[in-house]
Amino acid sequence: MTTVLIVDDEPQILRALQINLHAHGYTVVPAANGTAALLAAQTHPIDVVVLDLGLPDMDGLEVIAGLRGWSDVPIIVLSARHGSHDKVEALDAGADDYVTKPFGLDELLARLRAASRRAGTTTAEPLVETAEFTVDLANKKVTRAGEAVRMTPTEWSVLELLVRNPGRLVSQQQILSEVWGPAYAKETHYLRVYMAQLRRKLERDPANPVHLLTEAGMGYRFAP
Amino acid sequence: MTTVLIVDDEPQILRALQINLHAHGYTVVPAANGTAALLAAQTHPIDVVVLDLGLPDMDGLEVIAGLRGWSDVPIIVLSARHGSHDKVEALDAGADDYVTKPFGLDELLARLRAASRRAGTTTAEPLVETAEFTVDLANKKVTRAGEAVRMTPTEWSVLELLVRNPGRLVSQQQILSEVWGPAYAKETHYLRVYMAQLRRKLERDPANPVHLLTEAGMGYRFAP
DNA sequence: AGCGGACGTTAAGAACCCGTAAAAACACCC
DNA sequence: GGGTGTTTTTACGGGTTCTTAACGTCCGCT
Repeated sequence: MTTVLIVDDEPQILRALQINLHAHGYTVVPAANGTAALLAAQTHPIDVVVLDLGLPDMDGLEVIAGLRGWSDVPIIVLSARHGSHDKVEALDAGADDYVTKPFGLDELLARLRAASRRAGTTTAEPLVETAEFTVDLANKKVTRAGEAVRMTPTEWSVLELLVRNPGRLVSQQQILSEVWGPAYAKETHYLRVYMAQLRRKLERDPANPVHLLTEAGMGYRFAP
Repeated sequence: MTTVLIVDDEPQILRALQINLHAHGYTVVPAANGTAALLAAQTHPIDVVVLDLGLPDMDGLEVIAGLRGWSDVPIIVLSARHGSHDKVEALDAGADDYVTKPFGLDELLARLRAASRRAGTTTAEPLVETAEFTVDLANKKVTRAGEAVRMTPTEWSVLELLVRNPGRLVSQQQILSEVWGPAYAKETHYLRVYMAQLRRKLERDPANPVHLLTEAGMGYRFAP
């Protein structure tokens, strides 16, 4: 099952695409503006993005950049402009394909197939691996020695943040304010509890972690 | 390198932010009033704007409107008011984020990062290298001969400050007030202890440093 | 040479931070 | 409303880091 994120500010088009794509076997996640699109891309496992460049809240190119910051998901751009300049800009920004309005549904379906074929059914997903466990960011799944490891929502949020910044030191305040909210930036205590839980679930020797490292007084670091 | 336009009419705050943000790797363009801000935004390439609403010459909302007329640059608003009405007004006018005074530097830094991330301005932090060791500013990592070198928070703060000003002389007062706080500007003793530790960890011959140099009576200098 | 000031080195106690486990509070689902 | 799973508290032992102090060295000055 392929999931498509559709971003368009015109409700009729959004709805039309939603119905038609669903009829052709796609799961559809709709978004009416750039902010919602970026949010949806982080909360749903998306396989392809269909993006209208004319959005009310932010430039379409910014949406592309925002997605490309962490994901290699294929992006198909829709635009009313015929100019080749816009096309070049969008592709440079990281889009994979470009469709000019008006377009036929057949054309879009063909390009969707092409995009997901190019990406491979299970390849382009961000999958982070270590010697001990693997983290599937798209599907929010963690496996260890072939077995799926259950994560609570908070555990996943912390793990995801660390894994999305491999090798980088993530400060305690950053983790706390991203996971619990800015008001909790001082509750460093929570971190100790959850890091212990994560290590118990993921590390071979929880007392001597290899992948989830502590930098005393500064923060934590994920080592692939 | 990210360039931040700071707009505030209080000279102390302006200066404090200037120093602190510069120490954290931002290029700062200061402006003391709305007119100067709009002018500066047109003459410099700005990546993020930090705007105090209480300005002498014009309403902060007008500054937002003036910027939004031609630019999509992220705007972070500072305000002493806690009322949600002002907040809504500022965000409606086109601001991206809102910080209530008094605020911590950490919070502002986090919001700056978030703003530039949202805008897609991927701040590629530099990797500073010397013949003996390399400092990875983005990942807060120091390596020497392929091996990672552990740094304590204070050690890192001092090292980061020096490395961000390569070849430049950094005065003892500046280091002390940035790392320990303004109240410690006279405790030159701490510096001797920490410079010794840094040299022991990073210099081939700690007694004859090549990269972490002392300028007697003035301060310290990092030589790449 | 002797002296004073600034810097370097080292060590040790105090203060702070981290890991762990288990209990209490809470949320959610039937 | 009871039961399950999750989050938040609480407590404490053990480790790391910060601060302070004492002593050694270098250099310029008288």
